[in-house]
Amino acid sequence: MKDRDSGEQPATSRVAGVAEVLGRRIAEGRYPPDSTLPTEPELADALGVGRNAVREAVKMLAGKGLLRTSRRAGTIVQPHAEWNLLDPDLLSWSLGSPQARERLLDELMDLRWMIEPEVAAKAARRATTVQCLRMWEAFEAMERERDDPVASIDADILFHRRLFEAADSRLLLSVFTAFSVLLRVNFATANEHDNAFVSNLEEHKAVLEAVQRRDADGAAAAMRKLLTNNRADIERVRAQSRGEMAQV
Amino acid sequence: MKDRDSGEQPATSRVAGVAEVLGRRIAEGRYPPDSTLPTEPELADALGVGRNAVREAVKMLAGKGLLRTSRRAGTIVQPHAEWNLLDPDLLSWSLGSPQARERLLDELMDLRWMIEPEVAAKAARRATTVQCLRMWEAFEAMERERDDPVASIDADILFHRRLFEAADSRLLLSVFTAFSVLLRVNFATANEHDNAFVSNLEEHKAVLEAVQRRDADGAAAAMRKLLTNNRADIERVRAQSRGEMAQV
DNA sequence: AGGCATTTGTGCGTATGTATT
DNA sequence: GAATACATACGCACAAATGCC
Repeated sequence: MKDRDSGEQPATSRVAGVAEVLGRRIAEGRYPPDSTLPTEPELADALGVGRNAVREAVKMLAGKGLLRTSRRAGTIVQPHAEWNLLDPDLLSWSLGSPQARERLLDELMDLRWMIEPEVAAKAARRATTVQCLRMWEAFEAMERERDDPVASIDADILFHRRLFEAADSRLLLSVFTAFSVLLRVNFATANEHDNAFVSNLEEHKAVLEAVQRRDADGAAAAMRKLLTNNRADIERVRAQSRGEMAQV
Repeated sequence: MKDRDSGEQPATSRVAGVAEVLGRRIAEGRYPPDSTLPTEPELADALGVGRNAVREAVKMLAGKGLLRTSRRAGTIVQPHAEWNLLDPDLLSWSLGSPQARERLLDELMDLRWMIEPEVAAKAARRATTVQCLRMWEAFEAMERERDDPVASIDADILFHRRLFEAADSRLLLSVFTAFSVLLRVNFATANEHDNAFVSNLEEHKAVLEAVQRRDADGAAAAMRKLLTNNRADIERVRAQSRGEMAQV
């Protein structure tokens, strides 16, 4: 959404657009914590929408912990600690600045190391046959779409999601959906490294086979191997891009 | 907030109240997924508020993934998969039904086992002296308030939060705030077991000391011990309450 | 300490889009 | 396929509260 729309029909709803604009500005620090936003009428005018749209967008952001409103004082940006970073919207808005992006990817990696091996083990213990089937479907999609960057990443994410579903925990599944947007960036980065996807496929297959033979420890180990290689790919790509930066 | 307020001043803001009422109803299944809510004027009338309050509350809930609005079709409840269960508000609304409560506590336990030992290790590696001090403060509050059920639990939660803060990951901190509402229920249950709190204090102290001497493995081990005993306390309380149920 | 300017809160009338008939 | 009814989307006007002078 532009700062001022000029007659084009809204592909997305108005409040969603306003929420995204404000959310991005807050995430990138243009409105820093403890500062007050422009007044609602000002924002409405600046964005070319009615005040109600602004109010509803503000309420959405307040629900995500980004804002707090009080009379007379205005709309105040909350400190970072109050933000619900596990909200997919907020997460995607936060990926704007490159340094925040890099840091979030590191933190994602830590979180994956804590959770995914255990999830694989859990899946090995509890997966139903139909859940195994669904995971094989996702794996086959990864193989089939290996040359399409977007589709292969979609399939990859779907694979991990199915694994979480097999672990049979709504809480864990919510954690996954929260960081799946980060996962997409992670995969996109890792796949810049050539040949990464081939070994990646092997590792996914190993996890899946361990799950199917109900080998919890084996599934966890296979997942750790997958994560190790993923981390290595990321490191390699980063080193490479830093090298290119230095050349220029 | 009652279904109809009768003149008392709003302790909480109006839209927050409406959002909570609707959120609870959705969480407890009174408005099941794919069903449509009553129309905005109906809701506004039924709740004794203006349409704008309803609209802003709906936008809040939509931001949490519970609702989707479209013209003419009305306000539709999203399927569970779309819900952002890691939102603290939604989590607390979901604790209404006892079976959901028990299941969420089990899932919380699994998640803690995956995350907290690693967080303790991370804290041991990265905690600054002032962060250590903050953790000691929280620990001392636990000791001081050991006879006050509410205050001791607050201090306990604060202790764990400070540990997460020391681990220095915004992502992990968000995970913590998400499940801290579950943690409260967990602690409240565990403390029904007499004498639980005494050993609990010892275990917290052990974690803290390991962190302070930068012993990552020791901190993780101490945290695992803490979690083991916490799980045992929960099990004991559950067995006890089931026994009482059987007696009656 | 008290009035006042300013900002969010609240409620309703109108516009717009969409599924149904 | 076009008219129509219905529900959300939108914008304005007024109320209330609260920080500042």
